[in-house]
Amino acid sequence: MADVARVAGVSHQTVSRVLNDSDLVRPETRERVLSAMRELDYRRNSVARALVTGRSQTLGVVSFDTTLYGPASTLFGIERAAHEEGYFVSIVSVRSLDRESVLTAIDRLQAQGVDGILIITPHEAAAEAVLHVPGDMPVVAVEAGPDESVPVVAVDQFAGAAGATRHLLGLGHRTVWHVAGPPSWLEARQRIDGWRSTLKDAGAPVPPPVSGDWSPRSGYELARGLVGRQDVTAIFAANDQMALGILHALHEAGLEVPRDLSLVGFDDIPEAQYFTPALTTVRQDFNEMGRQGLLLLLDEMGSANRSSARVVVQPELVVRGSTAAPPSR
Amino acid sequence: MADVARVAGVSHQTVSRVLNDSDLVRPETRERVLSAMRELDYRRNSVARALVTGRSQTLGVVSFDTTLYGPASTLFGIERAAHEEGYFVSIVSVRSLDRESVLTAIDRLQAQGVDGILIITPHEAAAEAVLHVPGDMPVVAVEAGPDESVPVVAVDQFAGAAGATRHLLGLGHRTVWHVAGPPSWLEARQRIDGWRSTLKDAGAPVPPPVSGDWSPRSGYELARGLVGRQDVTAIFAANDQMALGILHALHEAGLEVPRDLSLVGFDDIPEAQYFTPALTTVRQDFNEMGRQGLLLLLDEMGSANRSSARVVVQPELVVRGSTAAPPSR
DNA sequence: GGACGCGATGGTAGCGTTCACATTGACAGC
DNA sequence: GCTGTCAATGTGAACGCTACCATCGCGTCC
Repeated sequence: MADVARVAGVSHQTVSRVLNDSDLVRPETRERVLSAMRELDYRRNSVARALVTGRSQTLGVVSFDTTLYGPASTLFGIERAAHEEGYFVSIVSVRSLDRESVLTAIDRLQAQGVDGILIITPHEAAAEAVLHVPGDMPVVAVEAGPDESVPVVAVDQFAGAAGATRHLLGLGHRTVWHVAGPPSWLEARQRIDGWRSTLKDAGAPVPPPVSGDWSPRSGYELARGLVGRQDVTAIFAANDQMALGILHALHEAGLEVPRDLSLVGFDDIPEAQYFTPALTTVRQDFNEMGRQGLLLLLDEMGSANRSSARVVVQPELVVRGSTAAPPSR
Repeated sequence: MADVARVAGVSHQTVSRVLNDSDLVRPETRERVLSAMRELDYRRNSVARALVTGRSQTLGVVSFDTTLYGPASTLFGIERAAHEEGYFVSIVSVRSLDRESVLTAIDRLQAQGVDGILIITPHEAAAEAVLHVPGDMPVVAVEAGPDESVPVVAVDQFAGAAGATRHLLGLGHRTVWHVAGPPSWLEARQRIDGWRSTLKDAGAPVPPPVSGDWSPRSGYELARGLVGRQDVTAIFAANDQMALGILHALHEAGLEVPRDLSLVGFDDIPEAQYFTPALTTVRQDFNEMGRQGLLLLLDEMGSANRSSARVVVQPELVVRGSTAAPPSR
């Protein structure tokens, strides 16, 4: 910077002013400085800047170490939005979802000097950990979170599950079975709630939900326990991957979807449309959620005190080929 | 830091020494300093540290904005390894894969002050862009890259494709058709090479490869152009998602896999095992590749001059239910 | 017993910015 | 013509740390 100042024949302060788009610089001076910068291939040192301003222009993201479709797309949604707003994105992935790991991850990000943190681990441990984040660090929970004291962006899981369940009941199914996610995941619980409550409202019997771990394998194994039963004509799976495992099990058992049994998933991963048959599912706009989370975080950073805003993104039922009326007896 | 020094009754320099694990501190002094730190809840300011040392302990990753399974797992592999080595990870995702975007991304990371960069966009534009990175910035290309002047970590695509092709020929198929990835992707080209060369070596006819865009949709559409042909008994798809689309098209056309037609994918995404039928595919260890890439980068950072090391990770053929002998005529 | 080496510590400068304030010059107003 | 105002620029300090060198005390050696 001193070099640039020398070449342009101005003080370092004027260079700084040009750098920061101050309007207190004469156009011709600005031009002189700019050309000196070009000549010297000067680039502002963002570290020094961060030191003096106290803001690093970097946001931290705590993400679960997984290739689940949801978190990955959310991450990219965040990055894209952050980019547009002039922020860098630093990630820390946690391998296990206990509270300790999440807190350690947050600690790491704080040590790095991030200006704010987004947490996209939709697990109860993460939600709880968020409450322990020091009050001066802006935080937003994405995809799920505790109800109070921390801003949250989430898809309306209840509505999504209710929509899926209603769709199946509307086709004439007497009830709907549910292959749920792990109960320690907030989303899984909310989907159970939406499903159960819809069944109750419709006066339909509520079968016991069975819980998998989101993996195709768990869907496959749980489905094998279900295929023998005459009363199972419709299954609502808590995500598309488990739905895939279920499809596999049904096919092995010689059952045809949707003739013998209807199936609805959740997420709408890119593959869902090409399952055999194409999967009816509930679409979540993960990208948009990442975007909203980022905007909420910037909001919070701007206003100093932690808000408790809650942005809810609506899911959308996508009807494809895996659902139909129940077999007539 | 000054406060800690005061409380511990030492100079700030000694505090710094404790912070940096210098062995020039008497154990009892160290203990005094440490307890002062605890008392004041002191945390080192990594930004100030970065300013004076010139290293930010942060690595940059340029990733393609996609939820393709490969890049996402590689990213996490990198993060995990970086974490272990005491580095932070900052990501920039690029939306389109032209050279300009990749260079801009690299620029952004440099402006942020990263100590090194990993590029996981296995596209020719990215590979070319890497060559334009200033020589003093350590770079590693992951998953693919140019042959010279930049260290590269990659799976042996040629061997993977060759293995898949040999497997199908070994089952008795007269030849193997190939649904390739976009030719602008280095990996796609290498898989074509491996496939073609294996066919030639075996004296089998080489059908013209058709190119998709990695998406299930493209696999589906390309497969519909193939299903009518009597001479197509085996297809090698360049990734699992296209294989899924192909399966869908075959099923629609009333063809049964593997009875009427055998199919092999590439990647071994978690879902592949639960396709109908379970997909024979070529597994790439993306996590390991991320890890190796990071280690290579640290190596390069340590040795000042850019090496041209090339780490090759071997893929593994995973035989499942989508391949069998050709139908007897 | 003085010179020396060495372990432990302290003092000062400087990393590259921005911030707060000082200075300059031009121009308007009376 | 003097003062006040304001735009444009400059000066010095500070951000919180580490690098470098100086200092101090102690034991060892001849």
